[in-house]
Amino acid sequence: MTSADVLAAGGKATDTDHVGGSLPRRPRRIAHLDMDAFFASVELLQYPELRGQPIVVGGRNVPAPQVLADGSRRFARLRDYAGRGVVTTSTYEARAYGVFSGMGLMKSAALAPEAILLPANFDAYRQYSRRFKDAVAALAPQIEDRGIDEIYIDLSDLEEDSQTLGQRLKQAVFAATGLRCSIGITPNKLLSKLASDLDKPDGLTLLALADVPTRVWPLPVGKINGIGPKTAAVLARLGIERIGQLAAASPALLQKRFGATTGVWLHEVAHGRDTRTVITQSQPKSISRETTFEHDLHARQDRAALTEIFTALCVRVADDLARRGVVGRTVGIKLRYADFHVVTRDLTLPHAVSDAATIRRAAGQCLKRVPLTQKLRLLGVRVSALEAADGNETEPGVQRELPL
DNA sequence: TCTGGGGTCCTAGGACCC
DNA sequence: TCTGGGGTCCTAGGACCC
Repeated sequence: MTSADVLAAGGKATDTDHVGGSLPRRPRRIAHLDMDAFFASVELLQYPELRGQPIVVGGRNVPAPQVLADGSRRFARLRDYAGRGVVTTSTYEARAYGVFSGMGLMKSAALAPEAILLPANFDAYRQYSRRFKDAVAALAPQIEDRGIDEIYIDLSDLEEDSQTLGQRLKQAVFAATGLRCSIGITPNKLLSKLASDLDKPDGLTLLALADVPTRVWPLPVGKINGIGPKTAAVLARLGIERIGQLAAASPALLQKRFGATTGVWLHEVAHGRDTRTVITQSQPKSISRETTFEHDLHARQDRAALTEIFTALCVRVADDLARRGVVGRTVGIKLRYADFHVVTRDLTLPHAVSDAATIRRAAGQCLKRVPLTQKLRLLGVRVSALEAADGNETEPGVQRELPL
């Protein structure tokens, strides 16, 4: 098996390169577009007087800004926050204090007590997400959704040079939203993702494969999409901290340490090679809802509260399934204990289901298979093995069982 | 009072079938 | 009585990403 075969067959790269085309192909040209500090920037559109200040979005039960008698607004400060919750995003001014996404708010408050704290407004973010994606689609329709604030775009079939295209995309996004973004344009997704991050914010970075030694090899291995903290730590123990060191590492050593698939993948990405295509259509594989409690709950002492939360989660999942027009055959639960240990349990049913009562009963079966001596921090419900609600595989009348 | 929520993909073992 | 493989489905956990 060649490296390319391994990449195409699975592992970190699941899709194949162009195949079966009879026309001569232009070289691939892929863009990665990443909105700059997206949530915080949307908030700044609404509260322009905050521009230039350190701002953090996140938390739970964060009060909305209060309008005073003179029409000015009073904002919550990070130091006023108490409770569980993490930073969803922060402005570059807040990042200067060391406050980044995912950090606990209590810890952030210690670093930047005077920073403005705003509640997340996902409806607004989704609206701006739709706007920027529509603006891009008008210029370049081959788009892969990578979440609310980033996309890949296949520019291979467009005529203009990359510099011009990149500028036009940025201008179109700004005209549609008033927001800045950063774009990388390279021969593949891996390098474009790296490139879009090289000149943030408001950047446009073009990279060729020949630029890999000078522009990519000096970067830490963790910059590669797919190398997280665990893999980076194992590499560090091998004395590998930069992508260039990874490129120079013996493939045999990498495969011995990480297994055949990942070992080959590490070697390939370190050389900037990636054959994944831009996936313009996909259907969801699972739908889930989970919640972290305000305070840890015990299965017996807090049984009533837990039951209520559990049922509500099932109702929300059922609503989500209905909204997306899908049903699912596997129902699962997720528990996080007070000590942060996570367990999951699954139950695959004979038929796909979608109603809250059936999901609730299956999830209840799962819950019985899990130890409940320790206090719980989080409870989640998931439905997977999804199929279309009107699909042939689901018999009408079977998916809608009566509640007990 | 450290540590959210919604996802995808991979691995590995056991059941079960041929 | 002992000896096989392969393939698929299911389950549990974990890494990683936005």
